[in-house]
Amino acid sequence: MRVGDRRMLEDATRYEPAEVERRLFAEWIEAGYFHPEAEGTPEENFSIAIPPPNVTGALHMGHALNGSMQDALARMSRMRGRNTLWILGTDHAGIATQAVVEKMLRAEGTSRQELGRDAFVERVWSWKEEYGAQIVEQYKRLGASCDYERERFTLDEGYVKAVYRVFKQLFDKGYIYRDNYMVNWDPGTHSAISDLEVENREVEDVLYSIDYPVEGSDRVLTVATVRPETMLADTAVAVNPGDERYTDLVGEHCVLPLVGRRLPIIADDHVDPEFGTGALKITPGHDINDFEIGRANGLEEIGVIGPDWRMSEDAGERFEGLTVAEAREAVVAALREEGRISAEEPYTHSVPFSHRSGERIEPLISLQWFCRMDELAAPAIEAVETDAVRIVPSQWKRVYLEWMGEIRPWCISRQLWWGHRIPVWYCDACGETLVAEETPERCGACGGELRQEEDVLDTWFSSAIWPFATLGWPDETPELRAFYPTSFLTTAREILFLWVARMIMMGLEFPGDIPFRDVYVHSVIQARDGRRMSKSLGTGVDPLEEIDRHGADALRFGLLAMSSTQDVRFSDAKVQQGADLANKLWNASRLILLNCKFNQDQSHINSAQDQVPARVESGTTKPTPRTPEDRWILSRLERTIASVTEKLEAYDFAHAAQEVYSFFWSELCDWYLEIVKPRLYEGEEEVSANLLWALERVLALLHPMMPFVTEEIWAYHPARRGHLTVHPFPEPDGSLIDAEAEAAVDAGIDLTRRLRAWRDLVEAPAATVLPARAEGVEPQEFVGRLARFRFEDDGGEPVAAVGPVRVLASAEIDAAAVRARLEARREELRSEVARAEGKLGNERFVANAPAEVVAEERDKLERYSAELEELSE
RNA sequence: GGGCGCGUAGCUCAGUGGGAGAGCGCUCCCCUCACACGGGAGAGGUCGCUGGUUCGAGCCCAGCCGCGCCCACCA
Repeated sequence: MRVGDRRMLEDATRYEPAEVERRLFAEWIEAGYFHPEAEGTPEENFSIAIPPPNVTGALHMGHALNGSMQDALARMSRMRGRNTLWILGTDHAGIATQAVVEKMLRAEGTSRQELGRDAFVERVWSWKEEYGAQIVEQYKRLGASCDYERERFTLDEGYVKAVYRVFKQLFDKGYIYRDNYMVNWDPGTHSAISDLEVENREVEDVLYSIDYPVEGSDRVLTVATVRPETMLADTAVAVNPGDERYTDLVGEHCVLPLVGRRLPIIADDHVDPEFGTGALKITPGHDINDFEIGRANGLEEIGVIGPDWRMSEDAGERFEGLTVAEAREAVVAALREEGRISAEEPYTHSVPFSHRSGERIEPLISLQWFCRMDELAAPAIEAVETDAVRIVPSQWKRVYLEWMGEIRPWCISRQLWWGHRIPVWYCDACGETLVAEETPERCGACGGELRQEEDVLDTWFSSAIWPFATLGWPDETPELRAFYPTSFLTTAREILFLWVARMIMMGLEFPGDIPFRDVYVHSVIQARDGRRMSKSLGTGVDPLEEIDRHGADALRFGLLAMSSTQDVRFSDAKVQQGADLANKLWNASRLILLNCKFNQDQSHINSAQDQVPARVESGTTKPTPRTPEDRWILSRLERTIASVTEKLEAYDFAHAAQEVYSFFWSELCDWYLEIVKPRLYEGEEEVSANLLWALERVLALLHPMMPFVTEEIWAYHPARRGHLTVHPFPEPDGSLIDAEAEAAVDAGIDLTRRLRAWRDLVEAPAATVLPARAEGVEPQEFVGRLARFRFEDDGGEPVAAVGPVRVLASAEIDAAAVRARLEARREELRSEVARAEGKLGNERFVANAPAEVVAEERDKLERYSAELEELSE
């Protein structure tokens, strides 16, 4: 069956997303809607740089939420006629990707070491070519309107050029330097990692108390440690300067058991006199805290643990070559033998672990590359302080500023093979170090052979330049001119520092402008049971399965509706709500499109494929509604458009989704369509015009959130001139706002509801039309029809009053039920009257409350009293 | 240790000073010619606890109890 074929509308009572979504996505891509020309200015245009998913990644719920939000904004902006670019690409994800390929190699019985660096990197590339595109295909399933023709990769040629340019310039400015420094060594990946890649976990250890004899005395200093093996690297013992127990010992020495090294006893404020004995062993080589104390006091730095997670030569013959765990046992045994251990107790504390490998971090001093951050941070702080970059919700602004204020040097080197190899060359002949953007031939100083640095850069180093490197920087490309700074970034708060802060710093430093105007920090979707969604816990919900089951529109709607500024549990019900909405849209559209009378030329309906990819105007003309209900629905529609638009612009996706849902379902379907059905079946042109106009505007309004079903329905709309994707987004039209009509119809709806409720209470048969008489003003036509009442001027005795309506006696009504109902209503009214009287009887309320609140209360009292009087016998 | 946030209907969540809401679930009625993934009508909350401010508090303030998250070098 062809698209736009009326038989489809006539026959299909259910909307089936699967076939529709694949077909429409192909049409959009074919038309090139998502591939804008690089024209205009960043102010006029709209652009988003996608948070690049890892090449190893599969679409997870975070991507799906993030993508739904970005796509809603991108599509809205595109429909508004702005030149819109959503930059897509993937991240080479150093550690993750290397780990995946290494795992494959192990399965093949080989290893990266066996292959050698070049062959290994080759191997990762071929893995990337084969599997790396997976996640991009998955974004398409979601309906993401990214520019797939401009896809980037953090290791593609141009990108590497940008990375090297950045490195060189930061080096030349003196920000990047090489130093022996304490780093978080990850024994799992055999690499240094940054502070931000470390997570602390509660662990139960044994706290050993070890006695260090004081030289030339029979006193001992007892120190406590959970890592006895590191005592081999101790170079001091510290006490608090104010601790009177030890004042006389400061300046003296201890003798390190097992080793015999003389340790100076020093005073340092870091030592807490309350903890343990108040004496702290200082191991500058293996503890971050001690490292700093050591540097401050000029202590020797000894390393007894090597990067291979074994004891080094400096640990002494007895322990050299042991693993750290073995060494711990051996050291404890040896100390015990010497009677040096005075206590052992279980001790729970938090310990750093590698976010990547899950291994316990080993603090080590090693030669690494660092980037000083202070100078880069200053303008990035100012940009957020002045709201040049707006962070919403605003509480994250403060979190950002506080962190930036305490920023520390960033360890940017990683001992991996997959990544941007650091663009530094060493000349062994003359000792020269060369930093260059392009591989140099020979040493500039002596002409000798050059050897490139082995380490690669932290993956986040390249991610930090994502918004401009993807646009072609450092070249002055048209893309850069048209789309930088980008407009919007949405992110999870966990990468606010890891990524967002660094992009702001790099953006200001290199292209010289903020990377994006607004940063929206979205909520985290937790598993259904409130735990974190995680693959290893098995708590993840697969977005692709949800798409298979309910359609991409349903998932998108569900995610937007459940999103919030606070974390929320994944809600199947919200996705189902989205699926139901898609189905409702389809069926309401069938009703309208199959029954509307229109005399326009329909020949264009099926010619979507012939349309040029341009903005298309509507063929519908604005109706001039006459009847109150027509004016009512169009007025409500315009209010909804204004409100939903406002919500989307404020990144309040949840309320935007809920509002358009309830307008469409409750007001348009439940009331308006039911009200106008007779007119529609009669083929009245006026109501047709109204409905087609309303349908078109609702579809356009909803398109950014639910692109597929709205586009599909649009294919059948007589006003169609091309795809909805490039149709103008509705602007609220104030001339259609009609408060009077709203009040009139709302009153009719209220009366209808009360009449229906009354019927139900007295258990009147559902199908029977009951006789009634109107007192005063005749109710609107639809009231009787929808509530199933027949209004007549004479007729029988009134048995009940429902508002201005007198229900007349008839065989179907149970007189006892009516009496009970009447009494219940009286009781309700009495309590309302009492409430209002109480309030108004309070002098202070009348004196202090705003006049309109008091007036409203008086009005209620009057109404309820009048009705009560009416009902009194 | 510091910071942020949460505790509202059975469930998941809205609701930043004037009479407690939505979706799902539940009960009753209806297969009425768009839709039973539907329509209609209902039941169901001392808004964590205790004080305070106010004519008026789910909403503001203080304290407490429970639960999350982020940051942090107490061995």
